[in-house]
Amino acid sequence: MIETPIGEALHRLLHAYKRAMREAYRDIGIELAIAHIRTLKLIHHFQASTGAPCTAQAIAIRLERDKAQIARLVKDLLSAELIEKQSNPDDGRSQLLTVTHQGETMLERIRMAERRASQRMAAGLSNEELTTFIRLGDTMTANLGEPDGRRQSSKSVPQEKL
Amino acid sequence: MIETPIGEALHRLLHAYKRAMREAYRDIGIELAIAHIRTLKLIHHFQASTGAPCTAQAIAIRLERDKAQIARLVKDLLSAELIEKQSNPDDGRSQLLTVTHQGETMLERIRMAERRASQRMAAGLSNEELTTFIRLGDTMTANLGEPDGRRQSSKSVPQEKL
DNA sequence: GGACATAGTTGACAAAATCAACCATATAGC
DNA sequence: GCTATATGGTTGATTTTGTCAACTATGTCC
Repeated sequence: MIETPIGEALHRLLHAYKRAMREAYRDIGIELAIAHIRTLKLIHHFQASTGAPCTAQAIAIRLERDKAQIARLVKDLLSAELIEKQSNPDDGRSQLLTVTHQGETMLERIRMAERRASQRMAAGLSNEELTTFIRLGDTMTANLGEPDGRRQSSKSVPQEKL
Repeated sequence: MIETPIGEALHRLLHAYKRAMREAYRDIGIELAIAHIRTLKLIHHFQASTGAPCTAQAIAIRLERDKAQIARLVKDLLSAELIEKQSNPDDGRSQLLTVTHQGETMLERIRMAERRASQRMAAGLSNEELTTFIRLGDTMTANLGEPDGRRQSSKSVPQEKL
């Protein structure tokens, strides 16, 4: 048995990471919460990689978050004018999201902060190790994702509490 | 440049992991939140590895959490009678925490749930890969921890917001 | 047209994190 | 011993995140 301190390690890392990022962003004067930044990045990334603009739905799936939460993140980004939405000509229900010029500028700043933070984080690790780390992480995520309970507000079982 | 999807990967994994754990615990009928479980485990682990019972302070440091939060977690565990506290003979301010018999039983059940979940998570990965993963994760955590802002409610700079 | 699925929004609420203030005890310097 | 300051712990207030459920509007299938 491995005694599984994976969870522990994971939690600590994620926490440290969030803190570091928060600091890094703050140092550069970025006033967005991490979730907003992630969303903005994703919209950009989606746009860049698929060519087509992003829908809220796509974000929800990619980020594995409740769509309610996405709606709020998007709303904030819209009101900060970092992204724009336009109705999808192919589907009247959905909105296409695109990063504005301001958004691009923000992304540049974000990248700068991240470069710093990730250099700090990756200190002493080889590129290969980092790649491995990501690969393993993704594999585990996939492993956990597959099996049972389908994501995305799936009529799930009521939460119990202490 | 590595394009750093580390953050992404990390977030998704952590999220998937929490969800999986929640499910696993629920399946076994454990009604504790993840944070409580982590705390209970830590108290036990501390006790086992150092011989001495654990203080709230030690938990806060190890879990890298605000002490206020720890106080609440501990309070819950106490009222669930999974742990007990007794005043520290060496220091009138602090309380020593020990796992009760009930707590031990709970830990057993927790381990069972975890064994399942981590088997699921680790599917297809070698033991070596897992070890590597943890090692890399810990290294990164350490890297992030060291540098600047000392932890633990350190008179920190006011948070900005959107 | 009707039944049903999907995109997105919103309200309500639960859970987690953070901050600041506070009490009691410790410790150090005098 | 007395004072100043640090530390362990608790609590209240507030913010941020995450989750559920209901609802609107549109799309799809038959």
